Amino acid sequence: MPELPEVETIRSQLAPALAGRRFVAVRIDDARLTRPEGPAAVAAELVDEVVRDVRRRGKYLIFEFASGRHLLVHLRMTGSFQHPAAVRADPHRRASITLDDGSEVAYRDIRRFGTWTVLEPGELHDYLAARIGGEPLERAFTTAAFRRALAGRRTPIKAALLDQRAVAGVGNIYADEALWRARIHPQRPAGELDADEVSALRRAVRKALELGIARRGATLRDYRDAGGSSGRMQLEFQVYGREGEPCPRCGTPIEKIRAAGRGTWFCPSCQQLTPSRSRDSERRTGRGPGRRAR
DNA sequence: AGTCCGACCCGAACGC
DNA sequence: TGCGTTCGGGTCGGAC
Repeated sequence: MPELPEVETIRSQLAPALAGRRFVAVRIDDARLTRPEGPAAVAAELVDEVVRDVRRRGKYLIFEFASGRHLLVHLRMTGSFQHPAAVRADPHRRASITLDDGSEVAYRDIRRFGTWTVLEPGELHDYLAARIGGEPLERAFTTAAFRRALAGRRTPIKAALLDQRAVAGVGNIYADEALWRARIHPQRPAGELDADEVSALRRAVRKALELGIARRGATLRDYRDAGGSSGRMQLEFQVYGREGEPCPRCGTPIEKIRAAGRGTWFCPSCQQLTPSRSRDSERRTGRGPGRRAR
């Protein structure tokens, strides 16, 4: 599922290929993509726009035009771009853009959750501010800022991580990976994390996302980058999808629960709900929380 | 105000 | 084999 690392991977491919290019033709075949606007109207609006840059905020891909307008694309579950696009028919292709160098940019989306939104000059900032919080890889994402975002919240930390207003770009996969790195139980109330835990979680979120970017995203089923390649991050997941397998840190079998309505994987030994020396899991294994090598 | 949950989709995996 | 059912995932809007 495209989360921040997957979107960033696509952005990094599209930006150099599209910067300076003009959209000479735009075709949108799925009304869901642009609603409530009509697909033909949105396609017409995009013709003749010249790309200044392709940016990213959270999980949004942002095509910035010389006119000052922006096209915001959210890939949701299964959206993806290809450039240069293959000629062969693709039943899941929902839109295509012809550039002034003759190449095609294709948008495909199996489940059709993705969205395209055109914003007029000056609208971008408020649009994003209403929906997402800070960028986790920027300097402004400090422990103090993260603490403020979590303060007073009784919702489980897993839910808070998935809430894009607390921190932008983290989805189900990287949330589990980050919580494991920080040794924090997914159901801990967000506002009850102490300063050291928030600091550890901040570092863990960054590490998980940076590793995801370095591996060019994670491909579980559908994700491909703009060149059609799979990511490699799925080969290095520590907990996500690994129910019953040994924790890479302490060997305790990974457990799967439901948290924030999502499948959630964690190590019951390294990530304890109520830190204590006499937990059942410790008595069973004779281990303290997470110190042993694999 | 904060939190929860269903709706939106569709392919894959599962159960019988 | 084939059919029906369940699941998952990000975000929004409505309900509590």
